Amino acid sequence: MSEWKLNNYISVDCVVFGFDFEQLKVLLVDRVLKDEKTGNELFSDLTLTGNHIYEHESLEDAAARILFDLTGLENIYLKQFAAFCDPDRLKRPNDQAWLRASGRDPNSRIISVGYYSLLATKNVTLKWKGRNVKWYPVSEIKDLAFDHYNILQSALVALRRELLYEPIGFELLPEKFTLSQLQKVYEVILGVNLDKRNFRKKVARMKYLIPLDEKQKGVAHKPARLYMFSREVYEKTRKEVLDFNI
Amino acid sequence: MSEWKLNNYISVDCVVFGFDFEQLKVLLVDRVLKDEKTGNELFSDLTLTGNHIYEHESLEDAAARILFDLTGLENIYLKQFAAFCDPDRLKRPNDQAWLRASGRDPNSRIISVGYYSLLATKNVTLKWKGRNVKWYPVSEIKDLAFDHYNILQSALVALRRELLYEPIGFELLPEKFTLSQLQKVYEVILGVNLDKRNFRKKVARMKYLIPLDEKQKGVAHKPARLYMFSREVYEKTRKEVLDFNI
DNA sequence: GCAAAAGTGTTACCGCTACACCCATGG
DNA sequence: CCATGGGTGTAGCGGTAACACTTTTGC
Repeated sequence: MSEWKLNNYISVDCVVFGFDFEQLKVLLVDRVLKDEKTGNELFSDLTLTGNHIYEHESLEDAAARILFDLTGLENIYLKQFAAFCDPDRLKRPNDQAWLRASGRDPNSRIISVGYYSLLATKNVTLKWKGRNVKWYPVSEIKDLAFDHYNILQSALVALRRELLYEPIGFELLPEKFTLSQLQKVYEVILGVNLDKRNFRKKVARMKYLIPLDEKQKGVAHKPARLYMFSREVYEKTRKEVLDFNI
Repeated sequence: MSEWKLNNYISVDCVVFGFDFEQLKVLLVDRVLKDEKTGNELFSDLTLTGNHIYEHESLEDAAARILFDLTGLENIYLKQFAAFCDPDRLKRPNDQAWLRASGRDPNSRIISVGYYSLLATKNVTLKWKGRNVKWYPVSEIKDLAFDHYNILQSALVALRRELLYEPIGFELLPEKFTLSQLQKVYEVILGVNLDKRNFRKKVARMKYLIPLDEKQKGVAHKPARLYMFSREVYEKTRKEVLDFNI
């Protein structure tokens, strides 16, 4: 067993969420299968970004590697949310053809562990193995290759829940952000409208959201104050939630 | 690939939590390795309950099967909480010896998906493949075989979080239970003391906790009213939580 | 009758909700 | 000067936290 050999049975799929101050987006890759002889396109659809793990590699390392190969970024927010191993998850005709064409056993049982990650789409340059990677609005996605639509929906549920209980909204924004941008993150992902004044009162209680002596520039309206997240303050002031529902 | 063959690379570990009205417990199995020639015991320790999946079987089905084989019970609360696949997770000397002795490749990469389940220890009869299965208090567990201590801690974190946000406490109790028993579930798992009157006020708001015209019997104090959970009422009256932290 | 747990109400405080107007900037 | 989003305060309500005594049963 070479350490630098890919494991045939264990893969990681990354649901890379991005935010452009307007919509929640996700990174998807074109999958185009062409007829070996004629070169005609047999089908074209979209997949999440993912890969098999190396024999020496942890799941988390594999997810971070995929993210790095895609974006060149490190230390991105990354969270395991579920494992997918349904016996039929790769059995649709297109998927079977794709596996055969890429020299893999279409009958082998492959488990995929799902990670989602959060980043601001701004200033991210995408490339991946010469394949076509693009941001797609989550709300417009109808179906994906393999069981990736299922994985995406599952990631969304996990993200919403995490967003309700942990301070992660700013992971979808640049390092310095405005409160309106942060509010929009919550509105888009939770699918609600929030009151600006109440939202700001809440932020004011969260001491780890630090107001900077710095303002937006070049906007055609009153420039907003910038904030940043302080993990140090967060770690010091976090207290356990105890407001449970029975 | 026979459908009834165990998959060599994918396993499921069940963290079976139980509650005896006093403590949170977990089901563990003796693992005893004896010298092939002399019959002397080489070591003895404890593992979670788990098994490889069958080639035709989903992860959830495998977890339910393990639970059924252990307890004879079906429709037990069961929740996937994480996947474990660290390259070194089976590399400790005892684990390597165990794998070799049971005819498995000690170097193969095995992923394990963790499920936790909740039940009342009362009236559960345990048996498993002739091996010794017992309830152990979670608070007294120091180490386990393989990476099972890690898996257990991870299950605990997931359980606490779930208990805060979803009505699952009664899954650790008999069908009919008293409010003091339910309160004790929360106190033990969350590690807090709760005020009896405030707890009951909260329960009163949860319409899916139905008071019965039935009381405890044979207790040496004022007998308590029994309650049960109504999933039907819960589904109808649930509303989305929106009390997020930023 | 005594030990043990069941059951019950009030007050103070805090956070949530709802709601409308003026301000600073770019074009 | 106009369009655009930034930024601010108050009042009512509902849930949380703190707190002590009486009741019912088995033995």
